[in-house]
Amino acid sequence: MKTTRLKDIAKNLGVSKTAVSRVLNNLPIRISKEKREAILNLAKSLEYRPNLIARGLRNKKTKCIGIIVPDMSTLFYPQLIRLIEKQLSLHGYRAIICDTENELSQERLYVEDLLARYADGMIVAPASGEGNISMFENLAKSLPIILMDRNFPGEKLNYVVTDNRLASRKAVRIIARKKPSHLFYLGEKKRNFAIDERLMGVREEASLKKIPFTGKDILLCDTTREDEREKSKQIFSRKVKNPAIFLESNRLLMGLLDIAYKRGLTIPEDFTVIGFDTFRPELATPSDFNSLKVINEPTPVVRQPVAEMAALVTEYMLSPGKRRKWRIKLKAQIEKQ
Amino acid sequence: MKTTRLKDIAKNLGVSKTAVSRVLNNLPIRISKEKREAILNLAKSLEYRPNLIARGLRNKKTKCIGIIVPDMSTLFYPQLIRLIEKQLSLHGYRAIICDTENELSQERLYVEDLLARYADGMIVAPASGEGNISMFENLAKSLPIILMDRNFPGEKLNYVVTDNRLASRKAVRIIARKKPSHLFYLGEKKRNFAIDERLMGVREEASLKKIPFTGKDILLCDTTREDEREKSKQIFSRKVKNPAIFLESNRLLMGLLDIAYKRGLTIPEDFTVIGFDTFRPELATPSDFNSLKVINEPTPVVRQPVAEMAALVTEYMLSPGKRRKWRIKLKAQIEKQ
DNA sequence: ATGAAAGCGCTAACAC
DNA sequence: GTGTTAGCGCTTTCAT
Repeated sequence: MKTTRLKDIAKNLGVSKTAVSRVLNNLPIRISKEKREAILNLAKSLEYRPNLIARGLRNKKTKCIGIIVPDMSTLFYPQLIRLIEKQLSLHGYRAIICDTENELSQERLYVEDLLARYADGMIVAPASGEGNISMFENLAKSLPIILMDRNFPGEKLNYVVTDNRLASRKAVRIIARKKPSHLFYLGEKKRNFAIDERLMGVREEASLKKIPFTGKDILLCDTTREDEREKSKQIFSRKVKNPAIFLESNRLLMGLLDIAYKRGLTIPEDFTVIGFDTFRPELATPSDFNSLKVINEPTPVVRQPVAEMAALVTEYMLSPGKRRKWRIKLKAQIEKQ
Repeated sequence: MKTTRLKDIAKNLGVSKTAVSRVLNNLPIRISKEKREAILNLAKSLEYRPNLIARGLRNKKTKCIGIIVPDMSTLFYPQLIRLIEKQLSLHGYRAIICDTENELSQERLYVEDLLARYADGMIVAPASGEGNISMFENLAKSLPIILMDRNFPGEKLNYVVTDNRLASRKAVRIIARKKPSHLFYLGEKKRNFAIDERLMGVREEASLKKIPFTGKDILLCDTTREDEREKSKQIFSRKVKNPAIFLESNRLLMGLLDIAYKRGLTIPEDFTVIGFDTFRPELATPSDFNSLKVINEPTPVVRQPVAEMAALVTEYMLSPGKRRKWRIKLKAQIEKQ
């Protein structure tokens, strides 16, 4: 199956490659109507398909955007990716997807490779840690880069994120209505600026609402189920009556519920919970069934504005005047009953 | 930020581009040790990064694989994509992701574009319908193509899928233990071969187990929540006592539970359910809370072997002797309490 | 052992 | 209006 090239059409019609190229690219160059149509027709009948690699080499534009995320196994990022990809594809861009597993080293490799492929830009939810900040800052000088979901301290890079601090404050305000005697914060050991802001918001609002909450009430776990469960145990072992538990991410929910179930504790009778929106895929499959029994009342959830985030990120990426500032914090909704 | 090219290194060292290329690509060409090292060093200090576009143009190999799926908003496909991408990236390949929204026309556009970009292969969970079969069959003659999750009737194309028929039969066998008086099948109007096989399996096993199940008991809905709920209503309106409901995909579960809740029906007291593994992301958020109360007992779930599927698909894609047959049906597990 | 030169398919500057 | 030509950065004969 030989592919047709510009040259073939040109030769076939006795015109120059240039002419063909100009017609096919709809350039505002006047050309005799007959030739134009002949070219168009032949291109169609020969099923001409421009070689995007050649074009890319020539133009230094590939119509490829790299999307870098820390974890595709959540619900949150695929959602984001899907919306972004759809928007990009409408404009002839393809998305190259890169799952860093939240590892800085992998992130660096992906970035390197995207550069080698001359991706036209990168949309990135960066891996936790500060190691790659300057890399991105340098990149941004020569390439459109926009952060999503997770930004960095400082304001050098463009981003679209949830206003995490505000969202957490709202969440604590909601949970405060239950008059908890104590607050616990269950999070991940691996930190990043965005989730630190969650913690900060919790601190602020807990203090405002006079809910007892100190450093000892912050439990950070390794990214393993065992440790998640272990830290959950530690919370309940404190024997605080009627505690509220803030989950930095709902990923942590199932482990917590499991432990609660084993101890015969229920929501809202014995404790309450609020968390950010991503949660375990396995949720509500038979294996988690018992844990679910712990919940006797809908638990509120911080729902991040995924659609807006995706839209704003792609808008930035596709808008010609990309260089302007684009630092956006979106408001989250607290979804409850 | 000028990027270094082969030429720069060559000129700088007074050697030829050829030499540099050969050293940097580790070709088995003998070259004096000093030159080799000089080249390697300079390349490193100049942060030489091969232009993959240029290389692609020359080699007609881009180290890009297209991954085409019908729906990224499920849990199933992102899982698959993530595992595949990780494997591909280990071998220097990047994944271009394409969400067709289960539309044949979009699928065609994506395929066209991937061809124009000289993707080295395509891994595809095809959109429902038979319209693009011959396109893929033709493609497969000149490009490694492998289907995943959904295959086509006939055996012209390579694939890795769940043995859907067998899985459904197993599922019905499980549900038969509950001695249902009747069986219903809740599925989607938009059909494809893979899910037709599910229906076929259900038919066979129902007949074997003598569970009443006829054409009228098959309800197929549009891909809208309203219609999903509508069809669920129709099932309960039949007033069959103790029915079993087979869900072609667990996407359909939440609508069903919602209707059941409103009618005061519960599992296992009033009906039973079994379904394939993907389910609504919203599951178990506050808005679905009431629906969840319908379930008083773990419902069995057909769990597809995602990891194996991903592994086998990439193995095919990356193995040099790709041309051999690769028609694999994997066994699913029924996961129950 | 090393290099010169051609060429992948396209676009754009510069003629005419 | 139309064509000629150069060149994007790389790999690969084919000489030497």
